[in-house]
Amino acid sequence: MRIATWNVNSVRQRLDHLLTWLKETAPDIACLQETKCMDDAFPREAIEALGYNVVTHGQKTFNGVALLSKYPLDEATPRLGGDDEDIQSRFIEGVVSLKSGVVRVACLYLPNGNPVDTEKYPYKLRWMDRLADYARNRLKTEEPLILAGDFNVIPAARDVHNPAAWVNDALFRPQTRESFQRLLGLGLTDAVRAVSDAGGEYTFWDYQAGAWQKNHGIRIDHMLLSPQAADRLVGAGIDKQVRSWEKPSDHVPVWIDLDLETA
DNA sequence: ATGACTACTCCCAGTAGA
Repeated sequence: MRIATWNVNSVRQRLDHLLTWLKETAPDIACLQETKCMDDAFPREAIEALGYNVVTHGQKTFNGVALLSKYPLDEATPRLGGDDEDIQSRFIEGVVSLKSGVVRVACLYLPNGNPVDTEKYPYKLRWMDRLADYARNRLKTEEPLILAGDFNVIPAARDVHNPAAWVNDALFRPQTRESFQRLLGLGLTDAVRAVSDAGGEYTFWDYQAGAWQKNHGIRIDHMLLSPQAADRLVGAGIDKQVRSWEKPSDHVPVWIDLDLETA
């Protein structure tokens, strides 16, 4: 089965691209971020018409996440635990049942954290700690678990074209990378890194200054797998071509193929 | 280069993204 993640940068602005991509690549489960609309404004009918169940956790103007699944969702739970005061729509978890057992998918939009001298950076670090708490608890179940989304973390120097220019940025500063490594240290596998050691495997190119044309990208969209999911990993990739479409999102989809019995 | 784009919003100049 194929599971994918994509920060669409407005689902309504990107609906044509989303439908084209769903038809071309046919993911069984897709995680979307930055949908940027309330739940009742989400274009669910057009997506349901392609055979998907749709659950959303939206917000006006900013953030917003959604899960699309060809299989019924046994559970669909919005919000990351650990802070009842946090009202930003950045997380939704879904569970599907297959012949081989359950698969749990967490769709997340981790805070950007810039500028780092404002409250935004500590909020990002706290959010990462909450995500680690979530992962630690879920890993105890020893089930296939996938954390998929826009992590707003550049894991290593090979994941950015000019690392020196990013060292003080919230996406790449040492504290951010260390927190991401602690997440991996819980026993999660970075799917793209499990299939390739190559540098330049980018998932985001800024709209400005010809970043796409110059290939000045960064790798910040990730799929992290529990051991039970990693054992079934047969492929992973980045749908880079989507960035060359007309009026694209600044992010492109990332996907994995898992060898799981579905029927 | 206090830039550059894109999308959003009590509709249009300010905010946010990364």
